[in-house]
Amino acid sequence: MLQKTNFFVYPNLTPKDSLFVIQNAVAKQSVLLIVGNCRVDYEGRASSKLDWGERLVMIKSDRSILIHRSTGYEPVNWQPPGCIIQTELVSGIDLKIRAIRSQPRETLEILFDELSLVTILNLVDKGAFSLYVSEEDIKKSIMLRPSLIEENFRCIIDEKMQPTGFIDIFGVDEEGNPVIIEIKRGTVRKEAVIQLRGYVEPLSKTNPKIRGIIAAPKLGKGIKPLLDSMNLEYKRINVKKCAEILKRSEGSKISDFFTKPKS
Amino acid sequence: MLQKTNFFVYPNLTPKDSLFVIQNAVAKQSVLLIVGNCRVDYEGRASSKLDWGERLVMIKSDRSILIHRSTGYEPVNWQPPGCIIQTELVSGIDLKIRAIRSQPRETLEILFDELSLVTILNLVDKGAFSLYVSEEDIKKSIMLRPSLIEENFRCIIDEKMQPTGFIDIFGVDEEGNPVIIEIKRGTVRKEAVIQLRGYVEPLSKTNPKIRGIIAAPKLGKGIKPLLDSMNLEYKRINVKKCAEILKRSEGSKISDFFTKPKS
DNA sequence: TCATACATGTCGACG
DNA sequence: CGTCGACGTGTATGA
Ligand SMILES: [Mg+2]
Ligand SMILES: [Mg+2]
Repeated sequence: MLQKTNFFVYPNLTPKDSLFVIQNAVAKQSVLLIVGNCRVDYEGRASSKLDWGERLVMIKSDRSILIHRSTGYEPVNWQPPGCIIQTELVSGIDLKIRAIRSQPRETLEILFDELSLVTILNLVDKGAFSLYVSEEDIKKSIMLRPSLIEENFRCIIDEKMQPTGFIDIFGVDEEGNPVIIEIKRGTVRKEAVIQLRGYVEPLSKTNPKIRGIIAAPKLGKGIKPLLDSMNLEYKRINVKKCAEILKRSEGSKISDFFTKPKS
Repeated sequence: MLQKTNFFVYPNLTPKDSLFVIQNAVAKQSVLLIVGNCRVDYEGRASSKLDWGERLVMIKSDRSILIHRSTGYEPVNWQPPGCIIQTELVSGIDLKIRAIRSQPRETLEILFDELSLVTILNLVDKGAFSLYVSEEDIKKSIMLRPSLIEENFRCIIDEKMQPTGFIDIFGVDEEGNPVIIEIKRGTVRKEAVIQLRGYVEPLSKTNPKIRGIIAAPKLGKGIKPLLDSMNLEYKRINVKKCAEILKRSEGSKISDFFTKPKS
């Protein structure tokens, strides 16, 4: 057993000896890595079985669990944060880890018959994470500079004035016509057009002059005719310009752009 | 340095010494775990910065990369499989790992100034993975037993007979009316209804007797009236019954239900 | 709790 | 290479 300030490595533990180590690590909210020969059963929204083989199991501070094989970005099995974790010795020789989630009800069972390597990590991490440009960022920059949509476009902030809750931006054009804007951070596909139509259509019955505009950096192939057929519009958005606009105004709400890990 | 048959553990490597170890592990398509103090920059569809802190970086056999903090099911930064990985010593003291993806063009840069623990894993894993019930499974069971939809319903297999490529099942009811079936493995939401309408509507212009049926285990709240208003139907599916039907007929195409890791 | 929409979604299939 | 739809999607948000 090697000990350093922030990690512990346990090669070739017996399942029996691993029990205390693992329970302790979970209780202390360490990050736990278990490498060994295992079998995995999942039951919930779907069901799955994974036959015996060597995998890397990660149990994180928030009790999220990821089971990784040697390939694939995505874990072969997993449990999102917050599940209940139980450990148990089976037949005196195997380690069973059970992780249960209640909503939706899902159970994950990992049975190890051999543990090559158990590692406990206490990660010190206060680093800020910032990401742009999200759809929310585009929205903010349009709010800050409505001319990104068109001259004399005005956003209506008051939520009481908004027709429904899912509209990205509601505003008024220079003629006073109501405008619904659907923002996409990537290429506009058919789905986005249908989504916008879903917002516009019910309102156009009471006000036929209502306009629907998709604001996005790129239009997919064949989308322009579709928009035309539904009498909807497209406004190209330069995401770099959005980043500029936000950067210039960041003094006020810099906290919006940074998040820290919860633990 | 500890050596076992299938893993190597390197505590407290200097960035300089880590270079060979890491390059070698990537070349040999091992699974590589790097724990240390790092900073991460990502640029691509979006851009992100992650300030200094301790994280676990996983480089898998297929050159997928995951950067995990102490919490969160999802990695804070990542690169999907197949990226190009470059390693470099910066200023003689820091380790830079760069992972580049070409489609879409995205770069991930990790800069380590301290490596607590480098682990190399050679996972032996031939275990089969099977999952059910997917939408595809429901489709197969309806094909095997069309009465799951209704008595005397018949599926039309011939793709040349199918109106468009995205329809889950195309068939004919006992009156000879064409039927389009949209399958959902979970709760039916508005989106699924709109999707089905998108398939049915263009065809109902030439044949007004065409029917659209959503086959799923559950109907969302408020979906029934929506279906009615669009003249679409709902057929409840018992997924356990689907599993039964497939299990009984599995002799023929058992290979469809199992996949093995690529490496 | 349920419904809705975003995501660097990822992944696979098809054209 | 782009488009489309499934996914145990996960995650945040609002009713
Ligand atoms: Mg929106
Ligand atoms: Mg479908």
